[in-house]
Amino acid sequence: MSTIRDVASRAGVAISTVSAVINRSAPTSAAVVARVEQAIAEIGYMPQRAAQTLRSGRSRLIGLIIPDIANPHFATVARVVESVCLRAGYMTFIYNTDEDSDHEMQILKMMRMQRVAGLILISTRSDAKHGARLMAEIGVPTVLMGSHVGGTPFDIITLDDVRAGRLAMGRLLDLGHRRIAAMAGRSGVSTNEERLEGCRLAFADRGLAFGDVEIVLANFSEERAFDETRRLLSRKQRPTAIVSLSNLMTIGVMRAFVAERLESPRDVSIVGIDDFEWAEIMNPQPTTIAQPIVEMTEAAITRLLDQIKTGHKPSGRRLCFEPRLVVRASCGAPA
Amino acid sequence: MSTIRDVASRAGVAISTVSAVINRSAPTSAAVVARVEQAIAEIGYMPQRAAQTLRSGRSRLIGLIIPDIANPHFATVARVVESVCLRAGYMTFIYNTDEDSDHEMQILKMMRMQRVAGLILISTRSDAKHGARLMAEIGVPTVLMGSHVGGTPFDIITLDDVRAGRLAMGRLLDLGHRRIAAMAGRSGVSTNEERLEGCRLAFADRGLAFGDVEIVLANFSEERAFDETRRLLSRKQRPTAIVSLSNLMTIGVMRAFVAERLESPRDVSIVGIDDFEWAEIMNPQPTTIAQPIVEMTEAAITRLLDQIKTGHKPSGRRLCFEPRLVVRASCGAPA
DNA sequence: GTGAAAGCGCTAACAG
DNA sequence: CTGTTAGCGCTTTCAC
Repeated sequence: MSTIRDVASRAGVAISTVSAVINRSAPTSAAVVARVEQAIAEIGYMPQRAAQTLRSGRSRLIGLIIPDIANPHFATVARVVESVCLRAGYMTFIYNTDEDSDHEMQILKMMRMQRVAGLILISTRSDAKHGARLMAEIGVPTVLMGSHVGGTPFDIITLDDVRAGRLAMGRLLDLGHRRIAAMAGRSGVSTNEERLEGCRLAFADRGLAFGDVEIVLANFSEERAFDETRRLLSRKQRPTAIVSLSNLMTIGVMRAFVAERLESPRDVSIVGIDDFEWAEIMNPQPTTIAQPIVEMTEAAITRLLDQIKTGHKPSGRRLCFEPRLVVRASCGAPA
Repeated sequence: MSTIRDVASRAGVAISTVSAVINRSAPTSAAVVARVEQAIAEIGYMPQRAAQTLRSGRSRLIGLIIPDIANPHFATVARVVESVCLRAGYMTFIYNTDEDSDHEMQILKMMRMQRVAGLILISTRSDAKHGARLMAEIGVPTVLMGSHVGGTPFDIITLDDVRAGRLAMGRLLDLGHRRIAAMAGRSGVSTNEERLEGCRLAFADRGLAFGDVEIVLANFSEERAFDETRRLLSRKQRPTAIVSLSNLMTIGVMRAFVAERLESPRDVSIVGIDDFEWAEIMNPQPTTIAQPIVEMTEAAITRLLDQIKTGHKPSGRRLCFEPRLVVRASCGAPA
């Protein structure tokens, strides 16, 4: 593996000049740049990241912390982050919290060891205590996605989650459903709380009481949503509709329909927050609340790279994106 | 950020002793280990990876190169690789080739800059010319998954792809189909060639001629499979069944059924290689050939870590896993 | 633009 | 086990 010295001697220039050419960190004449670049190409030289990082204290590494890469929603996020980062000369570490905040902290620790230049974090909790732990562990520019975290100064990119819940529940109410169950995620995380709040507001909007809605916590997990839905559906007075607050849970709910041999929307309706790329070939084709994932992710990574480059403090502002109701086949009037 | 010197002075030991404790690279008494570990905890010390890497020449980094993380199949691979690596003290870079071999080479270059300790590579081509390019770019232990590459000495973990094709096509033939189309990936990659060969053998097994099968290349892409299927189905003499050689293409085919208002299996049957976790809620529930992804990935990462640790040369052997036919609703007798 | 030199934090080798 | 030392490859500074 060749070093910067090899390039310098081959190009007949000083080692510091090679560094200047590579990093555009000092003015260099076109002729010198050409000579150096040719030498680099001939030798096949590649700067050693570890040495650059050690010496400069800056790492060209971005950390992306998401709940689960096997969730298509976050896979999209990952694709966007990686490709934008790559164009900016950063590589990306992608790690999964599995919705576990201890795990989240461990990942943060690893990110610190790597001296990542910045983080995009979809956090597991929104409370200030968690925020304090985060602040103790994170020492680099960070953008929060999906949920906010109390006591942190970071920029936040989310859906308008209240509106998402309102749209979802509103759809069911407008179809005439009143005995509705909500498959919720986990308390203490804003994504969940705000979507639930939206559900409540949908009732209020129509002058209805929210009291009858059964809220089930499934930790955003498909498996738990499956189990909980089976439980709900095996009751004598089963709900006529279910609103699911995120995509994996929607799948769990739909699998429970199959297991219970219930047809949707005939026997039970379902509306889910988060859309599916493959909705066309799902059974039933689900009515969903879609979010502009790509735009949201681009906003997050743009802000992050900007903060890294300029060294500016985060604005601490929250940028909310608009959810959109996608009507498909899974919701009908109650039987 | 504290350094190893801070730990040493706090624990009242030599800097080299701290290093020995961290890396278990020299015998240390239990008492000293305890003192050092306490000091580490008190200060919140974390070794700086860049310095370790630079000095030792070894990086505790693994590269995983896959076609597309948004493909659930590879998302599973990524999850397994990351979690096994983490337990072994390695972090993972995950990058996507998008089935483009130039892109594959660029990623390899980045991996070299990072001095990754090893690679798991799902390559885009199997020819020896590509193998030569790979050998020029890769200087670290590597395990190939999914496809083999000529002219490389690496261990290989794959499905028994011939058998997978044989099972898939055999299923259709046994149901009586004769006018069958094969949605194939890309020529020049063993995954594709061997699965196709399996399709041929399924005919031969039954004393039938393969001639009538139309093979369509869709580059493993959902979008292209969708377009090609629409084209196939709009003919006067349309196929009665389609075999899809990988999962995203199966989805593309199924979406084309919806677009063409065709019902499966009534109007056309489909069998796909690669199973779906959410097959229950797909329409139709697809008959597939499943592969033991988790076991295959564990085998790959185990081999890789072993080669990294021992420094042994790869055996160059190919480990084939057994495919399994999963019968669901999407295949019936021809109309 | 050059050339020399310091030093980032760590590992590894060695003499005590 | 300690303490010292060299040096991984690079960036950065400084005098020229």
